[in-house]
Amino acid sequence: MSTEKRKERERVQREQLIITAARELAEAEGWEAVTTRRLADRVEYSQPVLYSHFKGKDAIMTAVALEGFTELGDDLRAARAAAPTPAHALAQVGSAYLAFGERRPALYDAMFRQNVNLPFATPEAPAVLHAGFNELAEAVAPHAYGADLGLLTETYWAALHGLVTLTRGGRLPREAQGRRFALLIARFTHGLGDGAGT
Amino acid sequence: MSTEKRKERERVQREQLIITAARELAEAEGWEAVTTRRLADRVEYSQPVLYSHFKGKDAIMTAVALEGFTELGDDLRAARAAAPTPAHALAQVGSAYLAFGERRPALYDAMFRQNVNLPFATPEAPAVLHAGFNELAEAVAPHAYGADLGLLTETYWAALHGLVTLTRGGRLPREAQGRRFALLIARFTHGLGDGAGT
DNA sequence: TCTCGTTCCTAGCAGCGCTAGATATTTTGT
DNA sequence: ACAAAATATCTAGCGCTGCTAGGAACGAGA
Repeated sequence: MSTEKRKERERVQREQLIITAARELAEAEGWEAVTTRRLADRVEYSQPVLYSHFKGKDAIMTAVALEGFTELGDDLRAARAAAPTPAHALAQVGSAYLAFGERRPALYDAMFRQNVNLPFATPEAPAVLHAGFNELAEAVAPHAYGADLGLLTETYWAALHGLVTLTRGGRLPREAQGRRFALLIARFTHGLGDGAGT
Repeated sequence: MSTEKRKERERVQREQLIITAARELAEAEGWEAVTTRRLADRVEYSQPVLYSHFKGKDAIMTAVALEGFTELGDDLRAARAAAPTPAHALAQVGSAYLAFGERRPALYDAMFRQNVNLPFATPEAPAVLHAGFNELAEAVAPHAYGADLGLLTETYWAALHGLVTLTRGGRLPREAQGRRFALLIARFTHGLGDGAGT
């Protein structure tokens, strides 16, 4: 009986439709504009349908965040691959991270600012999450000099995250971001970095 | 006619009462628990009274944030004063910053995470804000080595901010924060820092 | 074609930030 | 000391939020 398969297929499609609509709405007008009513309207279903797919609005944001992790991971991977030498990857990858934060603010918020109920620093964390972190770690590795690579990567990540969020929140002027990033790279590469701008 | 003076005095007192109540409620249960109704209840006035003091809930959060900036500034000042040498101030002040973020999460959120309508990186920013930043800058100064002090301070600040927010959001395990901080200090002091734990 | 099970929508709940209009209180002028 | 004016404060309500119960419409299988 292929009826059930068709139903399941349609269900998956609709779920993706919801996620995409939420993401587009968030990217266009910010998460505060994403209400269940507007979202339902956009997918041309009534509100309760959302709740047959997701436990609540948070779950929808989590689904969007997961897409974000995949894309960020891709960006970082591409940046590292494009680095002329492994030692330069740190700046390339960091720069890609900052660019992602600026280009996809809503996605970034869903991933790192909301109380998204995902396991993070554990083996149970989704694979895309590990993948992204590993890209960072590979870029950091040539500059670890015996330090714990995981912790050093986390520290570098925190610095990038701080730059993104403080700038986005109007606490730091955007115009000098490139120079701040160059300073950060210099500190993490014992002086050989040039920053590669942002 | 001292009537008006008395009224003005009472008004100021009540305003402070509102701010304190908001702060206590936020620190006890988080900002999402701070509703205008609960807040009005707590100060034993009706809702509209809040709006005769503040333009809206955001303005109340901003007032709380300003108190936070004062306290953080005090903490940083004390930490720097307690440093055995100027070179050690970086770790002391950074450690105090992280401690503040953990001890006063609601205050920290009001200051750095909400869209609080304050001028930040401009001369018009409130004095307490400059004061806090200057404490950081003074601690960073011995390690600038010709780099732009303002930008380097901002970069250090961003790293601290990233550590605070990622840890608070469950993205980084709290237990290793001390070691991450030690790594950060090492990168910003060209190897002479020990981190002073957190 | 009729029944059953699923799918989906209409309508509504409690709570949110915020405000208009009525009420109570205080101050002022006689 | 008392009425009028001015101020302070509250009650009630608006439009919105996330979320859900109950019924209506639909499709599948006999």
